[in-house]
Amino acid sequence: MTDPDLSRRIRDAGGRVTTARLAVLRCLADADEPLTPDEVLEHLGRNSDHVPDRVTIYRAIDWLAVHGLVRRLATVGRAARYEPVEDKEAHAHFQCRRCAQTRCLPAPTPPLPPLPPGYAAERVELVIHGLCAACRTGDTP
Amino acid sequence: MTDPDLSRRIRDAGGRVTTARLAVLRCLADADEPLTPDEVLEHLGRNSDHVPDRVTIYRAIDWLAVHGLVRRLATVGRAARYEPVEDKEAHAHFQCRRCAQTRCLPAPTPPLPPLPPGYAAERVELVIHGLCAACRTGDTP
DNA sequence: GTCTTTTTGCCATTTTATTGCATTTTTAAC
DNA sequence: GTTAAAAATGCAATAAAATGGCAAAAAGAC
Repeated sequence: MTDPDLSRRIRDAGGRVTTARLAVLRCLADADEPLTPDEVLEHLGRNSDHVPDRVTIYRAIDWLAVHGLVRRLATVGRAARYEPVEDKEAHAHFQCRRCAQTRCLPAPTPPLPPLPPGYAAERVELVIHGLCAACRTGDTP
Repeated sequence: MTDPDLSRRIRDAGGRVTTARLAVLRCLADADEPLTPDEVLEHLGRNSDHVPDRVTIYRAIDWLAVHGLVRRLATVGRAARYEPVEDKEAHAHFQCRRCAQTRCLPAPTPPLPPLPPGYAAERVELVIHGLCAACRTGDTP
């Protein structure tokens, strides 16, 4: 997705198109797996001249999440992970229990289980727990 | 499940049956939803005379998790949540995006999506994101 | 009860995230 | 392009969740 596209998405969401927001969204869109705020910061450090403050990254991500451009995943690890909200959705995530790596998997949309009365479902997420290839061969599981 | 049962599970896992481990396991087994370490601490404070230190709770939970008596869930909130590993498994979890309440739902076991080569799946978790009844009627979504 | 090993409690520290406020940037109006 | 209002940023401080080190205490074997 091109920068003008991303800018437009931010503007359409009712916010100002700032360097930080654009850079964060760009970063998440380019990444092939969900990133933590710190990973975003690190990526930006490698690919940009001006690196926003850590707090700004947090706030930018939060803004993007609240406005539906980005999504926070359910994680087993300590840090939150975010991925861009794209058109083609419905994919699961694999999470390695050793290295906390998280990657996207193709997956059928699971059916929504019955909810208690009054509850409203907004999204179904499928998380596969296990060991990634590196951690499985590396050392003690 | 009775205390002797729980003690036996701990002993069978190769650990000492300590007050803290037993209390934590008891607490998680009695709760009808997954709890955070702090919630466990709070429950124990209400139901016991001697309350273990917070760090002890963390370590007890961790030991139980490593030895398969308890399971850490994927969460959207900051704190980890744990539930006992029981016989009847295969259930999904609902997480409210406002109050972070987490509760168990009956659910069919979703099929395992294809994994990249070398990856090993150990568990499939289904997370339903949304609003609980209280948060939906309470105030602004 | 005594001995050995494991676990606990307490303190300090780390990791991840949030808040407050002055300064800067963005945008819309001229 | 200036300019003014609103929104976003940077920095320092703080909070929340979890972890590490080590002496004291408790389990379990005898």
